[in-house]
Order: sequence, then C-alpha cells, then structure tokens
Amino acid sequence: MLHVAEAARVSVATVSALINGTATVSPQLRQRIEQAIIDIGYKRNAIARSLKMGTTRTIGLTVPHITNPFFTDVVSVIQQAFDRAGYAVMLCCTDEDLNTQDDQIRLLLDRMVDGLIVARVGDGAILKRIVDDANVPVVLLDRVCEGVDTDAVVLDNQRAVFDAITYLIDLGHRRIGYISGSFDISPMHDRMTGYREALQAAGLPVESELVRFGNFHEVDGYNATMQLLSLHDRPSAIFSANNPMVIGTMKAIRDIGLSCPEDISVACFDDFPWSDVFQPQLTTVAQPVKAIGEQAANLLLDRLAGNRDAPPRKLTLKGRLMIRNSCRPLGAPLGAIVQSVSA
Amino acid sequence: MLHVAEAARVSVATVSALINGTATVSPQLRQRIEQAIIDIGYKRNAIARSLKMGTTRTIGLTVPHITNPFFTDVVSVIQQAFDRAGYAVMLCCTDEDLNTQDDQIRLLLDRMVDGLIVARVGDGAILKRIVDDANVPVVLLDRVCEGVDTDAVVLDNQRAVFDAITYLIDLGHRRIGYISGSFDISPMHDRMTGYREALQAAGLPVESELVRFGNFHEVDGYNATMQLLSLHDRPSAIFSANNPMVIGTMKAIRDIGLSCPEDISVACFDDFPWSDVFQPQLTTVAQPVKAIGEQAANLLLDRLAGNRDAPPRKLTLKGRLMIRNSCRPLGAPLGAIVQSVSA
DNA sequence: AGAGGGCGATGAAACGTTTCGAAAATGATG
DNA sequence: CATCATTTTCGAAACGTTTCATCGCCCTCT
Repeated sequence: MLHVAEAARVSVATVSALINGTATVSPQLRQRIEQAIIDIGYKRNAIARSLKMGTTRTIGLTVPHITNPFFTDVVSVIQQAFDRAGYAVMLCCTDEDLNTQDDQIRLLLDRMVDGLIVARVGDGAILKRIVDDANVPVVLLDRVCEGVDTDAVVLDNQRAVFDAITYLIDLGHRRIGYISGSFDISPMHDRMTGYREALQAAGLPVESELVRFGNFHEVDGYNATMQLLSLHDRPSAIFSANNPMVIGTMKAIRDIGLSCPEDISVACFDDFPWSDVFQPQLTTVAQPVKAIGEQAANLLLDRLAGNRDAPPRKLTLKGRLMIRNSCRPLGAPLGAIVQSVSA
Repeated sequence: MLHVAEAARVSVATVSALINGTATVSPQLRQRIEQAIIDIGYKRNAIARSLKMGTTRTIGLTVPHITNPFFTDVVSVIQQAFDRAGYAVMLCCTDEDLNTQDDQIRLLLDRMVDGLIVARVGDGAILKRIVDDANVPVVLLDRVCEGVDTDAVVLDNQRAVFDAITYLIDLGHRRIGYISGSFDISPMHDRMTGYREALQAAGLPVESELVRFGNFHEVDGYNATMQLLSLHDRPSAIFSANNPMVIGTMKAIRDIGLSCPEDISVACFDDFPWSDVFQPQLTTVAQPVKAIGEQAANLLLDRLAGNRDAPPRKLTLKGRLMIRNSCRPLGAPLGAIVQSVSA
C-alpha cells in the first residue's frame, strides 16, 4: 500500500479510504490510485488488516472425523455457507481425541478466528473453560455439553432412535441388539435413552447383553456385532448408533455366514449416499444434514454480525426414519420384504 | 505481552525472548515472567506474529467436492499430516467452478497462507497466473495442469483405466459404455485415453455412442446411463470415470428395471468404504488415497522447510483394480459370478 | 470581506509481535 | 582495582494496515 501511495503521489490513508470506500476521494486521485494498484499488482494484506481490525473473517470448525458421512456433509454445507459470506474456514479433525481437540481449538483461537463451530469430543469441562475465556462466539454442533451455555444445533436423538426401535418392534422383533458409541457425548446418551424407552414402551426388557459399546469406528462395530451374534440367544435385529460402525456390523454378519435381512435385520444412525443403491438397502435414521449445517452457520453468522448478547439458542431438529429393506418382518414369509420395499 | 512485561517488570523484548527461547534469560526473570503469564492468562497473538514474521503456519487446500469419497479421504489425510506439523489448514470447496476456485485461492493468498495444495478445476491459465505471482509453494493434487510447473502428485490414470477396461474385455465384454467427467482436467483426459487404448489393444472399435460426458455429479451419471441403456444395441458393461456418477448409474439401471451384474456389468473409478459390504460389490479402481495425501503433504512440508529451489517434483502413483462381483463374465452361467466372488 | 461549513486529503498513532543493536550487569583477568 | 569479555536485558523500529484528528481549500452566506 505504501508503494501504491508513492506511485500515485498520495498518502496511504487515501489509498485505504479508496479501497474501503470509507471516504470520498476525488476523481483524479481515484484514477491515479487505481492505475497504481494495477501497475504494482497490489494485494491487500489480510493479516495486517486483521491485526488492526481485530477480526480475521475466518472461523474454526472442528469435527471428530471428516470421513464419517454425516460430518462430511455437514462440513461441506458449512464451508459453502461461510464461503458465501466471505469467510474462510479452518478445518480440524479431532479424531475423537480430547487432547487433540484442545490443542486444535487453542491453535484456532491463537489465530484469532472470529468464531468456532465445534462438534465436541469427550469431557466438556476443558471445552467449557476454553470457550469461556475465548471471547469469540461458539456454536456447538451435534453434541451439546452440560455447563457450556452457548448456541447449539442438535438432533432429537432420543426420539429418532425411539422411532427406529419402535419400527423394529412393530416388525415383530423382540431381541434387538444395540451398538452404542462411547457414552461421554450427548447424542450417544440420548440415543441409548431412545432405545431403552422404545423397549419399555413395548413392555420389553432391556437386557444388558444386547447392548455393546464401541469407539465409533468400523472395527468397533465389527467386534460388537461378533459378540452379539455369538450370544446363545442371538438378537434378530441390530441397531448401530453411528454410521462407520454399521459397516463393521455388515462385515461381521457376512463373515459369520449370515445374511441381512434374511437372518438378521439391521438399521443404523446416519444416512449415506449409497444407502438406496445397493442391497440390502439399509434402513437408517437420516439427519437433516443440510439444515443442520446451515443452521449452525446461521447461528454463528448472526453472532458475527454483531448480535452478541442474545441468550444462547438451542435448535433441535428432527431425524427421519428412512425405511428400506434391511429389516424384515419377523414371521412373515421372505417374499414380503421385497414387496414392501418396491412399494 | 505488554501487560505481562509490566507485571513482571521487564521489557517486552525479554518476554518475547523467553517465549521463543531466542535468548537466555536469568532464572529470576524467567520465574517472574512465567508467573505473570499464568496470572494474566496470556496467549500469544498469532496474527501479530504472522505479520511480523511473514509466515502464518497455515496452508490452503482446495478441492472440487469434499463429498466425493476420494477427496474426503485425501483431505482427511492431509489435515492430519499438517496438524502433526503444527500447521492449520484452510479448506475450500470449489464445486468444480472456475470462478469460485479463483476467488478462493485469492482469499487464501490474501490471508498469507504459507503454501497451497490445489485439486484444480477448469482451465489452467488463470491458475498459472495466480500461482506465478503468489510466491508461496503450490502442490497440485490429482489434477495437473500444463504450463504450471510445480510439485504434483497424481495417479497413473491412463494405466488404471486401461487395466479396468482390459479386465472387462477379458470377461468377454465387447460393448463397454464409458462415462467421463468434463474433459478439461487431466485425469479425465488420461482415463479416456486408457479406455481407448484398451479397446484398441483388443482390436475393438471405439464407438462414440458408447462414450458419454457428465459433470461429476450423480445426476450426470444417471442421465448418461439412461442414454447408454436406451441405445439400440446397448452395452453389456459400463465404466464410470468417477465415484459420485456411478451412484447415478446404479440408480438408472434399477429404474430401467435391469440389474447388475446379471443384465449389465458396472465398474468405476474410486473406491469407497461400503464397496465390499453391499450387493453388488462394485469393482473399482482404488486410488492409494493415504499415500496421495501424505505425499502431497510431504512435498509441501518440504518446501515449507526451506527447500524452495529444488526443481518441480511430480509423483505418479499406481491405482489398484479391486475386483469384486459387479462385472460378470459374458456367456458364463450366472452362478459362476457368485463362485468367483466368494472365493 | 470575514466567518462558517463541507469536502478531500493527510500525518501519525495504533494493533501485538519480533529483532537488532546497544546498554547494563556480571564475571574473569591482569 | 581497572579492564575486558561475556552474558543478560532493553529500547525502538518494523511488519501493513485502519482511523482519527487536523488541515487546507473552496464555496456560501451574512
């Protein structure tokens, strides 16, 4: 900018005023400056600007895994939304690790991001502290956190799983295996509650041998399913509380020589692009990923636009049970499944 | 830092020296400063530091679509690699749009990213100009670009498709439909060449009616497949040059009342996590995503470590044909497929 | 003609660091 | 004890912007 100012024989203040439109500059100076900008190939240095202005027009986004299709989609939507608004987004993947998450959030705050969207991991205490003394707006995504009072957008997980399990019960299933992720994040807690309540509402017992825990990865789903399938009285259906784990479930079923839905019905949380292309077409709980991402972006953009003091807003969206053909009616002849699906 | 210096009754220079370890400071001052840092809760402002140092420890990464599983995986790997190295990554999705890409790259350069990894889109001319006057290292990912002489890591696309098509030919297929992405990026060009050469090597004609173009999305694959399937003499196999489009292919096959692999064989570029779980298990060309991401990261990290003047390095990795059961031997009884697969 | 007002342009301070040369303190040496 | 060498500390400039108070200028009004 200094060079531009010299070339145009004006002060840097005038150049700045022209670029930002913060003051009117006379036609002849405008002309000279614009020419100088072109000649020199001047590009404004956003870092210097950020330092002075105290804003970077950059936000931080942390998710556990970008390869989980739910987060892939949400990240994509959020990125688009902020791109439209002229913001850059710094992406971090915490890999479900608490320390990694803390480091990354600190990294982001050091870089003076203007806001944060966090799909948190692990214990909320440290997150709370970080969020408290970071004086940037934070919106929690997918996973809320007791004690951290801030904007959030989550799914009605309990209801969604309740509906899914009820669907299985209505099909005649009585022993329904349930594979949960680690219990320290809210959705897993709520989903489990939905499972329990659905069973109870149907007067069925909640048997602990039917509930397995995993750490969100395919291999965890595989192991959990192996355990469920080797039970003396094995379940007739399995519900997996997240998407990567259900891949493990399907592989375990295959490896053990069973097939879905003939021998065992399967449903899971989170839809994915291939769900209705291949066989079996998995029955899933689809989250409104587009809405979730957009709402999260909107909440944050609203804060960034200056609405700092509004009380925390918590949006709860509804999941949708996508019924396909991976769950069969118990007792019904096999042909009935195909029927009900193609309908 | 000023506050810390005052609280510890030292100069800011000393505080800086201590924090960065650029000079030895006496035990008593060290003690006082460290205490002051804790008391005040001081966090170094990375923006101010960047301004002074001329480096942000941040890189820019642009990909066409993050929802394409190939890019999802690559982004994930790259993010991890830079995270380990203490770099942040700014992610941009260009949505296959040239203008968007230009805007985003400019945005990234304004923010003084230290380097750029670009899975480019469209015409390379503008990219070349941008890259030239950005004086940061750039590595091209997946898609190279004539005239842009810089580090790159790509797949041997031609060979990979050659192998896949040859496989289909060996199975007895003679009329093989090919669905390409837009032709202005190198992989699509190379893949098409692989297709042509495989046919020619087998003495088969290259028929233009069997080649369709799409814009990388599911819907494009759907439309292209519909056209192929309504040909008077329809192909017995279809190869889709990218992953999202093959979903459209499968849906079109289903909607038209055919099935895969019984009526039509299908193979595609890019593997995905579900490929060997559901039926049909798609035969795919798997890219070594982990290696691609890591190599790209390493190339850039090496430049960032100071190795600026080495000549451009171009890494070419090999794809791997993952043979599953979505392609059937022509003329063989149907049972043979299942056989060959479960083996 | 002098005062007041609006407009355009500017100088300089500030944002929070790093760094360099110089100053001060310390220790060693003759 | 004076001198020198070495270590430790510091002041101030610089990075590239934005912004605010000020200044000159021209116009209009009394």
